[in-house]
Amino acid sequence: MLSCQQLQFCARNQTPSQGKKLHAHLIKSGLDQCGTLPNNLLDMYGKCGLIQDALQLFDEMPHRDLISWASLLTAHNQANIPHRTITLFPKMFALDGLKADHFVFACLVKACASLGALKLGKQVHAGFLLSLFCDDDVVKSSLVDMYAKCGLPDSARLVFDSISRKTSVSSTAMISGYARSGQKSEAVELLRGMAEKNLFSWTALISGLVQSGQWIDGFNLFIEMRREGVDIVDPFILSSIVGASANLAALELGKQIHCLVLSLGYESSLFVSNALVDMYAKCSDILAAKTIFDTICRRDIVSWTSIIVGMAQHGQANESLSLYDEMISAGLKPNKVTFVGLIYACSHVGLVSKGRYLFKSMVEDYKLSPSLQHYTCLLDLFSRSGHLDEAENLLKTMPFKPDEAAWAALLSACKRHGNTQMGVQVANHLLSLEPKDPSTYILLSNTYAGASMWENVSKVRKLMGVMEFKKEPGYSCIELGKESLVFYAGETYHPMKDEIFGLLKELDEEMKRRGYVPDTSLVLHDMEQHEKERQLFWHSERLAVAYGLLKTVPGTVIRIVKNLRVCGDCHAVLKHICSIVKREIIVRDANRFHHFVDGRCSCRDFW
DNA sequence: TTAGGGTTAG
Repeated sequence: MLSCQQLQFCARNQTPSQGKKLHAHLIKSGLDQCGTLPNNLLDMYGKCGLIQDALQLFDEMPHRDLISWASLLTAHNQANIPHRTITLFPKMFALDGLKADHFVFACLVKACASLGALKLGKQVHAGFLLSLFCDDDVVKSSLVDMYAKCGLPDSARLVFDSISRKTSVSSTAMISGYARSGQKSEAVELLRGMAEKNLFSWTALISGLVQSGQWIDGFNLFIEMRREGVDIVDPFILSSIVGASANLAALELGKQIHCLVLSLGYESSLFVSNALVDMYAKCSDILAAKTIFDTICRRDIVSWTSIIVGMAQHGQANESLSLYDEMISAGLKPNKVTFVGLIYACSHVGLVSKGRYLFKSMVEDYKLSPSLQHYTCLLDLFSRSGHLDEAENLLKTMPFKPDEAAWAALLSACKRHGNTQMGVQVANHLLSLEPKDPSTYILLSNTYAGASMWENVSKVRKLMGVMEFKKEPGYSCIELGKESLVFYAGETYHPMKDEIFGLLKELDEEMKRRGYVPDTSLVLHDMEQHEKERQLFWHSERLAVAYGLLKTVPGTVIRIVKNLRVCGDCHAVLKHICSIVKREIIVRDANRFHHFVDGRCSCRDFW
């Protein structure tokens, strides 16, 4: 006969077969004759993720106590079905006349935290305060986590302050709450005050900062953690820090972290390799992303979605769509994110019916309800391919209120496909929405100019003047080995200014010989023509490209990261430059990737 | 028996 210790061994090693034998034996000899063993067995089933076996045993038990119920509820939390934990709980009183103890409270709070169910969580909190267990620190600790996960760090703090003996667990939950809601200094202060900082607390801090977009802070703290000599004994923090390099589009940094992953031996962690696929795609090295993807043994939906979306963003739509077919053949079920990538891919190559089919398939075959992003992608698909009536119809009938970007996409399509009448209607509507994006104003001005509506043109131009003050300064970043350089728009003061100017001038002359005419309609200022051209000449992406051409080995790819969208004139210029210098130039702008090769761009001039 | 940290879109 197995002992309680042996069952614990089964649970720890995820080897339930011995336990199952015991189950059979217990049924034979009568479950009421076995003391606490049925509860131990229940616990083991839960820890091994065998929820059906746990439920079966539970139903067979003639005497169920608080421990049986706590074990069963915990098993549901562990099996990642917290909604079942919640629905099961009322049966505790209904079937066995039992009320929640501190173990059950902790379990319910955890379920609410996983579900992000704040209202329910507050009810459980109230029940806990009115119970005999209202001083229990473990339940309080789980409440801190619940409020933190629901985005209420102040509520979490109130509970945290009421804990009499704070542990690293409660502090970590609080740190995570602060960091995820962007309260860096509070999170850091708490971590520094901890008697025993461990990998968990560092991970909570750094991952939280990365999630709230404070990537550089996340990196600096990671460096501090390494300096303190904290052992990285599991890969959690690595997937976060890989994610930070992805968001910074910092390829060299990402490569260094990849090396660290390899040296620590975590390359086979699925979370880490998925993050690496995304990182290489976001850092514009889609080939490296595909290489990592190919080495993953057990790909999950995140691995497939990352590469599908990556390929789509890099303009490799057909590759993206065939990866989807492969994924379905491999037996995986797509999720909402997968479909964003797929419809995006279709819009890149004008596969209208395929995109329509995928949208329908998402709803009908996979029962996924489309979000605003799915509608935006579909709208983009219709607009790009000139199905303007369908685009307008979608915009008016979709169950979301279309935003400025959605209306602007339609307007841009009207202009591109020469539909002035619809263009003016859309422009009038867009203007009434008081748009925020400067490029919307350019679009509006051009539309009214195309329709000879000069009064409206001057009205838009006036508004543009006001907008100019609010515009975020444009900059482009280029990485060359360990050096990373940022160029702002306007004349540069870089020590290599003269060389940069000389090269751009030379390229400008060659471009003009090839038929390039500067498109000054994109310059917002009211100034002379030659001054407008001068403005364009000093756009940050051109400075960065010129610097890249001067400093890199011929034949290598030039990678630029830009904070704003590439302007139409620079887009035309970069197409010329890549063909003149015979180099591939990859620009990641605020919206998408542009691969400039042989005088063409992967975005097919629509962005 | 109960509590803390990780990946994918825009």
